[in-house]
This record gives sequence, C-alpha cells and structure tokens, in this order.
Amino acid sequence: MRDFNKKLRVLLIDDNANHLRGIKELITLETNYNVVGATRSANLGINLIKKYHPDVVLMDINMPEKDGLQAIQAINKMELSTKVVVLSGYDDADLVYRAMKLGARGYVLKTMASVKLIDAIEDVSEGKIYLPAALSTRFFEYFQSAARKEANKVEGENLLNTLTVRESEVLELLTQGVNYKTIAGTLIISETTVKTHVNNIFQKLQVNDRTNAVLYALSHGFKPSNKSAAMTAA
Amino acid sequence: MRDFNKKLRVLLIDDNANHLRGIKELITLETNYNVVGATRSANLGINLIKKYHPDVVLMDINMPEKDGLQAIQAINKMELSTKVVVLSGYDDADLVYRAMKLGARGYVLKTMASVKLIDAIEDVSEGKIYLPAALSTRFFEYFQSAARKEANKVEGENLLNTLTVRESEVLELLTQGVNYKTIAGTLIISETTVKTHVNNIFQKLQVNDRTNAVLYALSHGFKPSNKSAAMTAA
DNA sequence: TGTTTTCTCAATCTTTTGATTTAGATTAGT
DNA sequence: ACTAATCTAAATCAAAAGATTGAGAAAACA
Repeated sequence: MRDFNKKLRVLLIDDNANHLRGIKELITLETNYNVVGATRSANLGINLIKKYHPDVVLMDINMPEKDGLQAIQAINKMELSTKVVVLSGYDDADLVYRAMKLGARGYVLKTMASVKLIDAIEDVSEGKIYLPAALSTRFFEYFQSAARKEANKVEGENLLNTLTVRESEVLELLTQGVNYKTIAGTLIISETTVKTHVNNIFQKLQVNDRTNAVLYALSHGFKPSNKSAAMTAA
Repeated sequence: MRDFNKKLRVLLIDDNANHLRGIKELITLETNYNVVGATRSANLGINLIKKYHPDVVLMDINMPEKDGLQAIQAINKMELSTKVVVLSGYDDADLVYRAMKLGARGYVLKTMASVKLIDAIEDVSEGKIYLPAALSTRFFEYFQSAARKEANKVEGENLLNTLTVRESEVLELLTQGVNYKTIAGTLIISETTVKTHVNNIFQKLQVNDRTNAVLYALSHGFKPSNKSAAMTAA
C-alpha cells in the first residue's frame, strides 16, 4: 500500500492565507510529509497538481462558492492517484454528500483536532476513506433519504404492471424512440398489429401519445423484464 | 439520545439456527441488552418487529437470496425508529451499497470480532451509522464510480448547449409531453412558430421526432435553465 | 370443454407531426 | 452602423401517429 521509505507528497489549497500557513506548519512538523505546494487559488492548485502529482491534496471548501466542489471533480477527472481530503468549516449534509459524490476521499472539519487531519491523510494515502462518525451519519442520512425518494417514485400502483408481455416489448421499443415500422420489423409482426398494441398501451397507461407513454415508463422504473427480442434493435 | 436506564431491545434474524443461537448468547451476555425475539425467517421477523418495535434488528444477509435486502426495505417502510444492522459473510461492494441504500444503519462482517457487533449496536442505537473502514471504503468506491458514470453521461459535447433560450423553453415543454397547440398556448406564440422551433431543435439534437428529442434531453441532464414561463403548464 | 386473455391483422379516418421555404421584426455583438 | 443571431409567422405537403371497429387464431385458465 504505502511506502514508508518515501515521504508523502502533500499539496494545500486554502483561500485563507493565515489558515494556509497554519496547516503548512502543522504538516511539516510531521517528519514523513513533504508539502510540495500551497496556494490560495483552486485553479492554481489544479495546475500544481498537474505538475507535481501529489499523493494527497488538502482542499479547503467554503460554503458559498462552489469552486471547491468543481475543483474536486476536476482533480478526479485527471485520473491521477491523487487523493483529495476536504477541509471545511461546514458539516452541512448536502455539502458532505456532494463532496464525496464528486470523488473526495476524506472530509475533516476545521473544528476537529489537528491530529484528525493527520489521521485523514494517513488513511486516504492508504486507499481508505476517511469520514468521521458524525459526518458519516450525516452523509448516510442524506444518501438514504435520496434513495428513498427515488423508491417512492417507482412505488404507487404501477400501471406498468397491467401490461401484457407483448405490450411490454412494444413499450420497450417505444422508449428507444423507434417508429411503427421499426417496431413491426423488430417484432416481426405487421404495423397494424403494433398500432393495436400501442393503443392498448395508451389505454392502460392513461396517456394519448407515445411521448407520454415513454415519460410514464421512464418515471415509473420501467424495466424490459423479458428476454426481449428487442435486443437487436439499434 | 440513549436512555441507559432501559435495556436495548434487540431482535435477531438469521436463517442459520446455530448461528442464531450463538449470537443470542453473545447478546444476552451484555447486561443491558434484551433479546425480544429471534427467528430464522425474514417474513416472520417483520411480523415480530411490527409487534415488538425493537430498537435494533440484527439481520443476517446471505448473498444469493435477496430476501434480506427486501426485508430491510420493508422494515424501513414501517417508519418505526427500529435500526437495522446487517450481519453478513460477504463484503461485496454491491451488497454493502445496496444494503445501505435500502436503509441499513450498520454493517458487520461475520468474520469480525464479536465486540464489533456490540459496537455496531451501540452506535446505531445512538443514531450513528456503523460501517467499518474496509466496508466504508468499498461503499464509497462503488458510490463514486456510480456517480462518475452519471456525470460522464452528462458530459461529452452536449448538444443541448447549442439551443437558444427559446428553444430550451420549447424543449422543456416537449419533455412534459405536450403537443404543439399547448406549447403555443403556453408560450403565447403561434403554432407554426412552435413548429419552427421544434424543427430547429431536431436539427441541433440530430433527431427526427419529439420522442427522441425528449430522450436525448433526459439522458443528457437537460435542466430547464430559465425562469420558465412553462411553470404554469399542467 | 368452455371461457377469457392475448396476440394477431385489416380497413378507414382524423389528427398530429415533421419538412421546407420564405420572410419580417427584434436583439445582440463587433 | 453593419452583421449575425434569434424570434416570430405563414403556407404547403408528406408522413407518421392515433382512434375505432371488427375479427380470427392460439394460449391460458377454470
């Protein structure tokens, strides 16, 4: 995992100059860390990362601006092995959630003991995720409530269940945006038969056109249940 | 948070009878725990939960069957304060992810020291999330890779960016499944103008009909950017 | 075996959509 | 001020989609 013979290369990004200096001191006190850069600008930081490929980036995030979040995304898009640890004054659930979603490997609050910061750097450099219990709970509450919302959307008496096998096959092709002719060709039935099916689908889903049928299907978790012959359709 | 004067009420679900007995012994050794039930069936377990409203449920999950996952969902749907701790032999990333997504508050591997199980019960009963570092890392890797896939889908040169403001407004209405007449009425322009816009949209999105335009919009993260006048459209 | 559901197809008709061309008015940008 | 982009609109055609009725064959079901 981690080679203890080599110093960990750390880069700091914090728009507060005083804070930046403080962290730098703290880090350099650790004998096996090497601060390869420290900057107040996210954009500048990204350039430094491109140049130095640090092991860990300590990234300050201020609530109002979303530069920090974008920076995290940008860093991860570089496909380096650089791990991002967020350093923030906010334990806002949404912020934690979004930071982790965009690829942060750790999240430390400024109010936490400085030793936590060292812990975080150690953990993420070894490939672990560092998220203190309080933040972890926040994250999961957010995550689970989001998942729940989605699940509910799919719930309710789902009119999709009233469809026959054949109708489902037709609907699947509709959700792929193909016309009558193509559906007929794919299922090897006549175009008028397809029209019949489509009309029945409309009745059952209580819509009047294919666009609304497709919208209904997509928003109600329609899944091509069958060993669909439609697989071959481009 | 937790009232230490009262014993924690724990319910066990594990389809292995021996294992079930073992855990029960382990739990009852703790003086402040009270095992209110132990069963080998997920369905039976759910009934017991309805009856006894335990504080914590220890739920065994075996990989192949997805009864366990469904049970987690069912329990959380009851809207009780009952917390679910998963007990599993598998540290599969997908399984951990899905269990947490469905509302589990903790996840413990059977290979872990039994004291971890007690830790988990304590933590979740206090409202925390319990997820050992190794599993947490697994979870986040899965979570972040999923998030990444979604982000990529929205990436790529997004043809949606080539749309004008008005065209976006029209497209938004298209994604709501309304016809020309309604669009014209909503935007207070003539139907022929709408047709012009729609045709321009088709050109820009490289499609031939509204269904595909809508599909493109939905799959490329189309967001009604404006202070849309379309808000009033049913 | 009788009944119901599902799948198939046709014919007809209306409505909606989509394609194309042309063009005036307004706005934004250089 | 000149130019390019945008928004508006009409007219016309062709094509696709949708509604409706009726009906035979096969499969599922009771």
